[in-house]
Amino acid sequence: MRLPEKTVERLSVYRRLLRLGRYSDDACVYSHELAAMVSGTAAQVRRDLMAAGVGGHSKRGYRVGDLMRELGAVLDARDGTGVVLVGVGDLGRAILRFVKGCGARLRIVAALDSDPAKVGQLVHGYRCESVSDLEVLVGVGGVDVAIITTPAAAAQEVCDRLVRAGVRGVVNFSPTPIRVPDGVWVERVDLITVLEKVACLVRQAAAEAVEVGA
Amino acid sequence: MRLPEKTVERLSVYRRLLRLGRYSDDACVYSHELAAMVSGTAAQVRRDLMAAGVGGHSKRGYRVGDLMRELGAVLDARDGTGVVLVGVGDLGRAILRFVKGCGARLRIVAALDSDPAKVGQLVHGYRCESVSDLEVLVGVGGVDVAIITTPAAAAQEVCDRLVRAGVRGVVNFSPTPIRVPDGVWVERVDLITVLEKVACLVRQAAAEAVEVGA
DNA sequence: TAGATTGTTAATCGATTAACAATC
DNA sequence: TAGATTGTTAATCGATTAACAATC
Repeated sequence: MRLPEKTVERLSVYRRLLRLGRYSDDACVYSHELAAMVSGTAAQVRRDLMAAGVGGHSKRGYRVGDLMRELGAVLDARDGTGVVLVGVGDLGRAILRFVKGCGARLRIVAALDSDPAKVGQLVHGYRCESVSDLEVLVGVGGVDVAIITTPAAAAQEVCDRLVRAGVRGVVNFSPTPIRVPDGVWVERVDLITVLEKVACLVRQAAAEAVEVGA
Repeated sequence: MRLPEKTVERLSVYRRLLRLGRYSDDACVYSHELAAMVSGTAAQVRRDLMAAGVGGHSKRGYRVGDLMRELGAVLDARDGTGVVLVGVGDLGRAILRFVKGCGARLRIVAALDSDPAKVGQLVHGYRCESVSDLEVLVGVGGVDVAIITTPAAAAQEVCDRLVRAGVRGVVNFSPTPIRVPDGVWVERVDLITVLEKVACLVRQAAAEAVEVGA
């Protein structure tokens, strides 16, 4: 009973929307209501929730309390997930702030940087540590997931060290792809590619509209 | 001859890697070399390049000069793509820096914020303008794409105004989904979801390993 | 020639959508 | 009951991978 990638993504979004909605535990939502919130289909929502093991009621829909409990059981580790962030630039700071505010069960165990001037500073409540202590901090902190927000040049080496230290999941925000051994999950978030993609697809759509119009 | 989404994404990555590699125009690369760089397959690279209209040579591979020219023809607008960014926080600043440094043909036409204290400040070389001038700046700047880095509460309203002003593509970094009319392309980048997803999938993989081992 | 690579088709895989019986 | 919703199966869609003839 392994959940598909895309389903996990959507479960995370459903949960966040329900939190934002401040429903009572006894409130109920219909699959088509959740679908409307994410611009998806009701069938997909029902499928996702079934995969997560949440049952609904033929007439009343899904109970929010049940939803939150089951989504938590699927998405969260019992003691939260230990996370380390490497690279405390603008982007690193932005992510620290997001994680702090989102209510997810993610424990930032350390924020690391190679710049001695940054080490010791407080960033959104987290103390910036030296990247030379990476192995120790990952080891003692029970860290499973790392966030790489370093410049491209440092990304691969930092990643190699993280993996050797025991990290099993990596979110790579650096502008270059990184390689990892089997058994390590990498998710790449490429800001430039997202922008170029949207720009390109918008142009394609516009070009098509002209063709059709002609 | 509309390119698949995923192909466009990878074309953007190939180009960036080739730029980073500082090849001469006459240098050649094989599909399996590009594949290794992105941890993909050679067949997929060939497919992508075929879709982009780049031809290779049975023995020498693909000429970098040809690649760069054709990838540019597919990905770039002739005069660059006008972009506006709304929300000059940590994340907005990070993105402005990325765009500035990446060499993509993206023109930041304006960086907007609702905070009067920020208006007038220079951020990575861009002057921060007031969000109340959104319509004017989008209109005169030839803006096609918008980046939303506002808090969740402001995202939908800002998006509505952008779309009314003529924006056809949106990259939404705010922690909430936004709705747009048909004909507008939205790409959502959800930092929390990416983290929760990696955390969840890593745990699933670990649980499976235990099962198999048992 | 022999060997490696491209271009392209067919097979596979995964995810989404449509449809509908079962339920309340 | 009638009508709306869930749970689930079948059909569709899109993307990836495998395979191989054509080329150099």
